[in-house]
Amino acid sequence: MELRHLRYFMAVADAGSMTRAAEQLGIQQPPLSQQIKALEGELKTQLFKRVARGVELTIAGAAFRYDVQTILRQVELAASRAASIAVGVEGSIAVGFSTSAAAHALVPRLIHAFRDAHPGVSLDVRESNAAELSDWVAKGTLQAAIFRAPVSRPTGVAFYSLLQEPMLLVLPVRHPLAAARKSAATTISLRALRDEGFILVRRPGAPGMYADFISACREQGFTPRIVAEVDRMLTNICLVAAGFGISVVPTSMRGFHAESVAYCPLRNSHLAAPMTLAYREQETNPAAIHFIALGKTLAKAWGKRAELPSRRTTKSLSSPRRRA
Amino acid sequence: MELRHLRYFMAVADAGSMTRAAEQLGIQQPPLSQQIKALEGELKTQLFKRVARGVELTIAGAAFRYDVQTILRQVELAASRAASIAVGVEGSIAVGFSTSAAAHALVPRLIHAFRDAHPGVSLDVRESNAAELSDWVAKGTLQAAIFRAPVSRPTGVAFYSLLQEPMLLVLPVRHPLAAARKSAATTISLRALRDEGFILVRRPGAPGMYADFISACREQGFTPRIVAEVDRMLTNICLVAAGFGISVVPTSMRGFHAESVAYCPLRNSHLAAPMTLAYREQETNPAAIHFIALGKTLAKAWGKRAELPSRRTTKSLSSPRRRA
DNA sequence: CACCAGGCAGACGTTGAAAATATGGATGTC
DNA sequence: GACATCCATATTTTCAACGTCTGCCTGGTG
Repeated sequence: MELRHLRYFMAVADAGSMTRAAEQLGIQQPPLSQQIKALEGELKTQLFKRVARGVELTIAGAAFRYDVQTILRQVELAASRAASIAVGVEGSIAVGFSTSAAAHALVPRLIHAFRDAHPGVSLDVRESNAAELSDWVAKGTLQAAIFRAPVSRPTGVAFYSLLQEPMLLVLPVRHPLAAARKSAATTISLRALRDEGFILVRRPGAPGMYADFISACREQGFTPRIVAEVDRMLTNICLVAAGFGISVVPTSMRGFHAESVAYCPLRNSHLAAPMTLAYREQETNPAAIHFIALGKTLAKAWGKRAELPSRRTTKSLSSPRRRA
Repeated sequence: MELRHLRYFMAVADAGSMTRAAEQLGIQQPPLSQQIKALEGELKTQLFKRVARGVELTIAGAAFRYDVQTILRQVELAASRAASIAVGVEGSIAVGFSTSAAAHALVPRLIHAFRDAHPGVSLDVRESNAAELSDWVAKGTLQAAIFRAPVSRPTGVAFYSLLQEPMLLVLPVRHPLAAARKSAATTISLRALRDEGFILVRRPGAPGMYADFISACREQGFTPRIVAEVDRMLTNICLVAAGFGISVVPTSMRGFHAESVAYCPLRNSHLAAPMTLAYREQETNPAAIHFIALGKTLAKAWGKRAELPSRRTTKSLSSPRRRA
């Protein structure tokens, strides 16, 4: 059986006549009769009653007609779906973010922009740490991930630096430096912090941006005293709020516990936190490729925006809609 | 596009190689390559990536493969349905059951009752998991399906809760609690299980009734220790029989491995397993409508029976005959 | 009753597409 | 670097779908 048989069958069933169906199909009547007969032979079932003025569906033919109609529709659907997946209009991808990367306004902006551009693509969003995210990207569980600094380098995974974001000092609100800064609105120099106790985010196997911090202190002639090591940046800020010590975090973390901690710029500091996009070099999923490209594009535009003199916290866009 | 293209496509996708697929199809490799290429040309879509050792499906190809599989199945079904109607059968429906639902005595009872009431209707019975069954119902491959808890909610598919069935504790026969219970014939409280290791059925995307179990434990003041996660309830019981741990299962599962495990009621437990009937809201097939109505009716009668004070295992009816 | 019109089926030659054969090129393996 | 594997291309062959012609059946009409 071939789809041709089914298409011919539908034409005859609709026309009620071999001759007229043949006209509509653009073929002659005898070959159409042949094909219908062949179909009936293969099914071992009479589909049409031959009557004086044309043909009529038998009971079996009527049931078959119903089934064939849905089959032909599904064939159309399958074809168009494959095509739209290939160009990335449809499909599904899973992407992941680390908690601290998700705090950056670029992330909701990216998700929102992607959903606008590709409403047909189902987007699964997850949150984890950089190590697990890299692993998932390498495995293909995720098509893309955004986190701060890479902690491992699985083969086949590309790491693209989206942007660098200045680090801010985090102080308890009651800290003398915070009070001083509030009145004077000045920046604070690293050197002023030589006697403070620091809280750092521990990164097993990846020194990351906190190695930068320690070497920056050394350049200023002191080694920072570390009073606590934590796993996550949010824990970090919690401990500062609790008065355990002080710390530095990426700018976009400002806003957390704003009532109990103060975020202050550092003077003459090159300390920066990266945002890194991870994806498979060999990625073939068109929707994923679009997502990656969109991420890079938005990050470039973001860089331009950040160069403006008066930078304000970017308003988060309307909450992303989820699909069923 | 012809069915030949789809059949060839499936063969190549399954074999992962043009050459081997051609062998299985009984043709040579070049015409197969041609046909695949023609198909890709018509869809304007690459379906396979040509790699060193054969071919691999692209994302679009994988989606297409899924669709084609159901299409080819529907073609078979339409052909056999037309043939069976022609030999005097009034109609035909296909229904599906999950393995654990099929263990419930309602299922053979329903099949038997339907066959009695509609001897002329050809009844095709299949078995699969809840996700696939729901999918098939949505697609129209099945007219009805019965499983435990829904795992997805395709549009146009109605889910009707037939009944709730109490859960039983499953213990290895040599387990101390099983021995105690045998002599005293008492129930066991959840709290007594706080130090046990549990085997749970994992449900991707659907917490289902096992989330209920975990929260019931939490209400009793402990978090169950999970020693294994399995895909199917039968595996579950096998592991209990093997001494891996203990578990809870719907009442109707009792009888499996009765020589090596003991099934005990839980004291003061609201834990219940549902039986869910899925069907298309817009169903037009009269035989299917009768089947659905009969299922609901029987389930209501079943509820009454279950309310009787002394509930015994329901005798399974005579084994269902299968038709071609 | 003869005649005609409409429509399906069979016979037979024609043609186009699918299959077979032969071969080339790319890639990975020993 | 020789070899094996596998897909793609070129060319011929084959077969089935198609077109043409014709016959037969049915129902309507003078």
